[in-house]
Amino acid sequence: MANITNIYSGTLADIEKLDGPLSQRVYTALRDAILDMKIAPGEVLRKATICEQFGVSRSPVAEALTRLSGEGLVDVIPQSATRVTRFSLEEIREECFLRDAVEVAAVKRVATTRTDAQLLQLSRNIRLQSLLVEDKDFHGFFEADEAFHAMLLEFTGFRSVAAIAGQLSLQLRRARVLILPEEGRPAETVIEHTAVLDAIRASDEDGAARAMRHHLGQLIVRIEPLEKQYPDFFR
Amino acid sequence: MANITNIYSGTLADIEKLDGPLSQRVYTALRDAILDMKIAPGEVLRKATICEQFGVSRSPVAEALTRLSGEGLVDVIPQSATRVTRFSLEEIREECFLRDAVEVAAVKRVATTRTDAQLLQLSRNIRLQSLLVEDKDFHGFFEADEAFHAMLLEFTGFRSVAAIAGQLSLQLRRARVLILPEEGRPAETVIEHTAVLDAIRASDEDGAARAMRHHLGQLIVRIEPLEKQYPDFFR
DNA sequence: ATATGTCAACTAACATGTTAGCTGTGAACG
DNA sequence: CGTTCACAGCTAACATGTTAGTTGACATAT
Repeated sequence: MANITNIYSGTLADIEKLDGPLSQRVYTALRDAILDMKIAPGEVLRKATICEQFGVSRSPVAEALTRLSGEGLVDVIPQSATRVTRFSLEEIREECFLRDAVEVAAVKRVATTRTDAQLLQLSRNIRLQSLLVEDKDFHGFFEADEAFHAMLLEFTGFRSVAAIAGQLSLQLRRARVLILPEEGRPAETVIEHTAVLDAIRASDEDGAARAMRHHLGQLIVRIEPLEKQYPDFFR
Repeated sequence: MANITNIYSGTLADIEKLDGPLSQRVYTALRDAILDMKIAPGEVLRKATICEQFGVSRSPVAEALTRLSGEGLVDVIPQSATRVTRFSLEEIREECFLRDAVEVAAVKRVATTRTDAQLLQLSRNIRLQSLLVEDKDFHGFFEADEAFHAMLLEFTGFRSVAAIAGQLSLQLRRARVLILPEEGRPAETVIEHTAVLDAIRASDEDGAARAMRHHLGQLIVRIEPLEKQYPDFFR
């Protein structure tokens, strides 16, 4: 590793705008920055620097970093440094496997239990996706995409399964930011989402599973080339 | 809430025996105690008390509790108290859903990729289970049971999928301690495990999936009556 | 020139002092 | 007798002082 480790100097969200305990605000601000790739993988996070930037003491920062470490978003090197975790293709493949397992199971269930109201909500979301793609609003599209998957998980009837499932593909979520601007991919995504919805509408359990599996399978194909494109982000 | 909150006074593991940072040791000791139901659900954990018991200051204890909170093993009531999370059937059903999704996917994969060495390891484990059931060594059986499932997850070829998957069914693991001594259940469990292994040995993907689904389905059936048996442990 | 040992500087980890928010008790009041 | 409101006591949350481990630079020896 020849190059000097760069030190974070970007813009963090203003924690004044959030509420709740300080540690929670610091956690949220850092988490969002990491997930949105505002802080690059491998970048060093210094407690003292973060304290200054937020104007808080070390305790809430320490707690925030502990939580981020638990989620695998930062690597703590004991007594030495804390840095934003680099991607690992091995780890991302694992997350893809888990995500596939969970979301395919979810979509199979939803295909048999879905209500008209849920179908409407899903189709509305997909129409929104189309509009956002036309407008080339990639950030908005990303959010609508996430909402589509979250809806499917919620419609399993398990209230918080979306939250838990979201936690186990955090690296994936982060990597997706990198492939977002890829030419034509958003439009393809909408088509794949539509295929999933059509199968659910037809109560076609296996068709929905196939459509979702195909859709999720596209992700790892797009992510793998990133290792060569952004070697610094991988380990 | 009429009854007085009981205060923990049981035996915790000696953190001297562990190594690594203090916070890590405290975390491990508390986690093990909670998972083994040595500390009852709903019981209050006082920082000051824990500090005395381990002979450490509040910092490592705070960090340990933060991590446990992130895993959902303790509930922190802001500015008030921290208590061991009570069970929620809703939440346990969610964990069953997720566990089923992941382990069924794993077993399907393993059925097509398994090596002779892996088959041997699995069958050895099942024979061990039989012996432990005969000896009525329930604790030993519990560990062998966990090892069986962990092996299947590892044999997917995803090195740490077992660790991640284990994290999302922590409440389940804890509840299983309660149903462990149920008459005849361990013997049934061995039979179900054997069915899974037989299907894997036959490279019968769907059969393995069915066997695993049936096996995991037994769990929620056993857990549901616990709400009446141990009302204090549920919320 | 290279390998190695020493040391200074920096960092997280830990200890402890201080603040603020919740909770239950009891007094004042309707 | 019931309701509300103030206050005391307790807790987690936060701030800050202290310790100890790691790292990398530099000098020294081979």
